[in-house]
Amino acid sequence: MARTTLSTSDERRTATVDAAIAAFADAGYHGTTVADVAKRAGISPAYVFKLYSSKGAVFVAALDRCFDLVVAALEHGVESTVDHSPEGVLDAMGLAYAELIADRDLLMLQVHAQSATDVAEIRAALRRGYERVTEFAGSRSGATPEQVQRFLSFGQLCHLVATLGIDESHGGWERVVAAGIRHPAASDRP
Amino acid sequence: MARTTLSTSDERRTATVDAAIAAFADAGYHGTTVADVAKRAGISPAYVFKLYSSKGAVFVAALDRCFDLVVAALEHGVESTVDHSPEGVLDAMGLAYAELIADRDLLMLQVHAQSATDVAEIRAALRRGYERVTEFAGSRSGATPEQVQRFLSFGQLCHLVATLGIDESHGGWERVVAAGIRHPAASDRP
DNA sequence: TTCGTGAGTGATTCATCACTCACTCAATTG
DNA sequence: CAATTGAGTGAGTGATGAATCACTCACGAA
Repeated sequence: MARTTLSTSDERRTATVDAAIAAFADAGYHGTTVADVAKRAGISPAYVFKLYSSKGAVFVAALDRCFDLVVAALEHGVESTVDHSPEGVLDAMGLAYAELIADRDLLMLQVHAQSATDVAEIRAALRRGYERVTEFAGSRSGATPEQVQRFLSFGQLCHLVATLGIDESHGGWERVVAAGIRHPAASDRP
Repeated sequence: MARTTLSTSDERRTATVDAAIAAFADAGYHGTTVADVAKRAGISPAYVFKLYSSKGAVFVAALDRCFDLVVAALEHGVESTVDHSPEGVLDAMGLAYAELIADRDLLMLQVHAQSATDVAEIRAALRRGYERVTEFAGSRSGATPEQVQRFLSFGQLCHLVATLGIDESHGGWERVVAAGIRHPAASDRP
């Protein structure tokens, strides 16, 4: 069990996924090299290909993990709900999601995934992810389809606000777009 | 090569922008080469760089034109409004926008622009575009900031629906996400 | 007819990137 | 100890892509 230098491949794999989330969040799928990912993970590019079959597979692993975290956050939101009406549960989920994406990486990864749907495996992973979120939000809140749709819609608005780099502190049109949305970059822990 | 009749550089420029919209809509900024754009425009890659200073400048020109068309569509929506209440005007704008993005290219270009905000000039162009849309929707409808925000939010949901490639005709979770949104791919033009 | 200018390109440069392979070294097992 | 396995990498390779440049050709004016 001596792990001074060597590590297990599973440990490296999760480290690689963490690195991939950060790297792909920065520059998207086509704008990121596996050398970027490898550097952040502290391993060589060659070893990334030992752990994953292709660059696309790395991205998919990162995206899957991203949606794992999203669903977990929603779950956490449900558990902390006091008002158990559908609206109350959706609000709690929204709050939990807002907290999760405070670090911006998980949010940008979703944005970039939407822009990489020309890669079939990524499109499939993205659909899986939104399927999970939609099913979870619907079944655990008991809300109507319209309410769930509005919930998702507001999430998408958050993504726009983050990519534009605006928040409530702006005036004029930016305030209209970003009203009620705390900018992810502003780091104040709740 | 095929020596066609000479044309003015302005004509080539608009042809290049049209080609750029289609090309970038397919594979995004980093996933598209200027050779792709040139091929669609029927000119050589070298000439694209005579017309525009860089690949980024081509994308920005395409994005600017995209928002020109969006604002023009909203304007057209306003003009065809019968119910002149804020809600009525916003609804008319939404319908006009839905018609505009029926061809999917203008929609995907916006999605890909959101994913290319690491390029400063593209981020600036995107902000300019959403500024125009937000100001226009707000001032011409007289709606509250909240109503305008919801209008934008629904637009973003349309983008998600298009990238996921789903529409109302699906069942289950897809129907929840896409309710009320006609899929852009379904091409039924009169 | 000659000149000047603008349209348009082929060939090239220089960098980057996804992916491969032969290899080393550390640890476990018998 | 010898043998085997698994972690990990350096050094490539072939392909591609952004950008440049020297050039040709069309055409209108003098």
